[in-house]
Amino acid sequence: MVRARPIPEATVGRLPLYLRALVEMAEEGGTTTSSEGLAEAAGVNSAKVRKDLSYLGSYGTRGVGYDVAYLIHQVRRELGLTQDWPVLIAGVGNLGRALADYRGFAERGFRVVTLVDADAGLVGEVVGGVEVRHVDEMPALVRQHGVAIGLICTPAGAAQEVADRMVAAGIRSILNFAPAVITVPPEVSLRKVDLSIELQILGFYEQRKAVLADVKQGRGRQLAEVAEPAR
Amino acid sequence: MVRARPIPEATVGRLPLYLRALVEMAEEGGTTTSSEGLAEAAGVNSAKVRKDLSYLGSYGTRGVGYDVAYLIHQVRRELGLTQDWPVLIAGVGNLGRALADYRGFAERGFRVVTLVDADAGLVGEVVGGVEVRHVDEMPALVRQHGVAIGLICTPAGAAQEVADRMVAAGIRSILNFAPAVITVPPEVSLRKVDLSIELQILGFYEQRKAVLADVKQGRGRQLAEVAEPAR
DNA sequence: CAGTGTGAACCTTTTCACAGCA
DNA sequence: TGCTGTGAAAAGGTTCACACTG
Repeated sequence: MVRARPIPEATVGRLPLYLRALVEMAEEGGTTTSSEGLAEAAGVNSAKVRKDLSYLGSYGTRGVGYDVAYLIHQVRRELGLTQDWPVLIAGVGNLGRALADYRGFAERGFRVVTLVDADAGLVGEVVGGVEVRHVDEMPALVRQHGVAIGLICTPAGAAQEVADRMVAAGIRSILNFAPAVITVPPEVSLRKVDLSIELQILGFYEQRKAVLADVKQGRGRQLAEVAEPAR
Repeated sequence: MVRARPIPEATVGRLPLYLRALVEMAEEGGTTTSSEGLAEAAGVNSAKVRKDLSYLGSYGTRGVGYDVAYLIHQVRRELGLTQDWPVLIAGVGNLGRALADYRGFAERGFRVVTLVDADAGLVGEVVGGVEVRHVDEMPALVRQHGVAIGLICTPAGAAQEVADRMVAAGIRSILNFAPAVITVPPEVSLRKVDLSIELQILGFYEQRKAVLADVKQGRGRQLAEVAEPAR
């Protein structure tokens, strides 16, 4: 029986950070690094780096550190970046266009091979070197290009339907940029990026700062008003 | 002494989801909801909803549920969305343009009031109804518009310098879209959105699926190769 | 002897399960 | 009676600190 090693989700989320930092090091001619050095370059702490990397295996050398090129290879392999991933983008609005053109995807092996939209007026237009096709053609396009990952860049109202069509067409990983909750069968991976959520979180802390500043100046507005009793 | 209630970060991150779900309910004429109903609409489970909302206060009615309009108000207030936040975008490339035009920001009170770029050739162009200005003018623009939040949409190489300029100009909350680690003083809030990281995480799980499928078919390639000893 | 790899302690978050209230 | 609000338990993630090794 094969034991699948349980790499924690949190670790998986940081591997791309390490990879980016390592690639930068390699480009600047670095050949080895310590957990300390990698931690700084990736914006985390060194204990986390060591623990995370230990889930992949024992790739460091005690007293020395990690070999940059070798570690790049291991992280790439773990993330599945030794192969190209054909990507489909549904929804050719502002965001879809920006993503179709985004260099960062191609650099990491994610090739945008198809764009689809429900608007027949957009069909035929070329964006980022790829021709826009009608969403009805999705099944054929997915088969033809071997699409593995679909990005949803449609308005919120269309997101669920597009997701359903993606699943029906055989796509098993979806990244949703539309501000809507969508559901997919359990065998399909789903992640989301909500641009305005991050902004709202910043707003929360920004407001908190303003309130705290007020309190310090003896004006205990908001917080006092809503403060809970001692528990 | 004013006791600042400690709302967990994880909860803060979900408040925008609840808010979006609640606003949708209100638009469809809903007046009350249960933790169960809100959970489904927000894509989480009901225990989480109840615990999260309990950090804000006791806004539900036992045996009944939550009043949608009232809860919207409370969540908005908590997130600081009862006021407008003037936003500056640095870097008018594909992504900067898409964000300058993004309806989802304006809908939630985040108004893009200024665009800046280092390329003098872009200065004067109007994007999303706002004129592009030169990055050197940032301090004056921040003062003039009362900018609270800055978005970095520059290439990775320029991100740290732009962040430094934002801080110097008085911006205290930064959302970084550039694929680079940047550092800011502790009093400045910093969050990041890395578009390609989510894709890489999907790649990881997609690969994992392929490997598991192979194993089931008796071809134990990758996993067996790298599996760790029993501990 | 510098720096990895890792148990153990600690902290945060999630989930459970039910008392308590409208 | 039905659903909230919340202690308590469980799970997950982070940090500490040091044994171990090249």
